[in-house]
Amino acid sequence: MPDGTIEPKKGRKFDQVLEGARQVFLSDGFEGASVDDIAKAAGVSKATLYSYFPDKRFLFMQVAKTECARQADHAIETIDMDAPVQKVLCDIAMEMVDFITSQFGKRIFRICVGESDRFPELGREFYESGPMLIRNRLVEYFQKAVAQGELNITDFELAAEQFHELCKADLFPRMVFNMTEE
Amino acid sequence: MPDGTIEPKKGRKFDQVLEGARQVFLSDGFEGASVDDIAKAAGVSKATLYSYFPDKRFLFMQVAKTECARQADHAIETIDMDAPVQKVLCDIAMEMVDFITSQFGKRIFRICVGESDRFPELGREFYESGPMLIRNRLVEYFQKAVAQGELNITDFELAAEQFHELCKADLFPRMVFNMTEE
DNA sequence: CCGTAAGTGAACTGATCAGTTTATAGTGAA
DNA sequence: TTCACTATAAACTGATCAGTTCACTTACGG
Repeated sequence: MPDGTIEPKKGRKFDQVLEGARQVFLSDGFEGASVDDIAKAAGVSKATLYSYFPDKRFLFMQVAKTECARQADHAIETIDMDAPVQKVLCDIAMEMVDFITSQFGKRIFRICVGESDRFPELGREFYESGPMLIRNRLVEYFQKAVAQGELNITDFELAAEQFHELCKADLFPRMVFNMTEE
Repeated sequence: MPDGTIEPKKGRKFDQVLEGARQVFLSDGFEGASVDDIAKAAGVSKATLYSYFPDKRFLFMQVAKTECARQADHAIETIDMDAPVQKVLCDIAMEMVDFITSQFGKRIFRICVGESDRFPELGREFYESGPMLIRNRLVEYFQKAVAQGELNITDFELAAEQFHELCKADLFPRMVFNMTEE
């Protein structure tokens, strides 16, 4: 082997499959994406794909969780939690708006909402691997700010939810309404 | 004909089809519902169904709009707009929460969100035939209340959106999260 | 250079489903 | 009765798609 990099023990083309799946799922949705298309996009045979992932759902969950965790990490790293309260809250709001309006944010949200009747773990796992991390951060931050006398909050969880909802106020209907261009 | 009721000019079984479609769509979603099932539930042949509606999408839109308008009318009729501000806002909030947590509300929301990529008119028409009516009412009410010095609002549309979003604060994630029983 | 494991492509299975067609039957009015 | 309309059941078309199988090829480590 030319270089000393350790292949993820999963097999040579694991990441390739994941990346192809990401592309196709994000552009066609879950039901809309065909496994043949994914295999083609990944530059991999269908048999190979199925040697890594037991079925389409599992593959999708993997994609959603991976991508979601990435996004959440980015948000958490970006924000300077020691700035003045007003700035911190503003930054968090901006990060949320960015996510909600992003291609990925919109797609994954649609897929999770739309598919979660026939595919209940999906919604849960999606929530846990992304939004919930942010929410927890927000709760922590609120607690710290209250302890320092900078904010006045009694129900931290509710406050975090409300903050999140208010960030969406003007955006959300436009998403369902479908009037904003991609 | 035993009784003198006037059938809607569309044909004898029009409403029957609509009702069957309502049941099946609401319980299986759009993609999940098969036209055969709908015909069966409606007690009608598939050919008859297709003589009323050009295709599955159109049928679904009809169902969604009908049901949505019904719900919105109910909400508007129920609320006494002349009660004290606090009571009116409370009533509206209750009505919103009821809708969001209702079987129908959850289902139709999921379907609209999930399907609106491949089916963009759907989201728009849904929004216009339901949520937008409520929103407009809310804006009207805000304007009246401000004129009477009972509220202080500058951006009425934004206020209406924010009010709506705040009603969902604690509920919404649980819907995606999928932890509340039906 | 040989053996093993990973990968390939293409055909195949079995199933679902939207929408059409056909031959047939009931129904109401003239 | 007869005409026109509405409805029906069932078969059919044409398409899609998840997941499997198989005969074959690469690539790599020892």
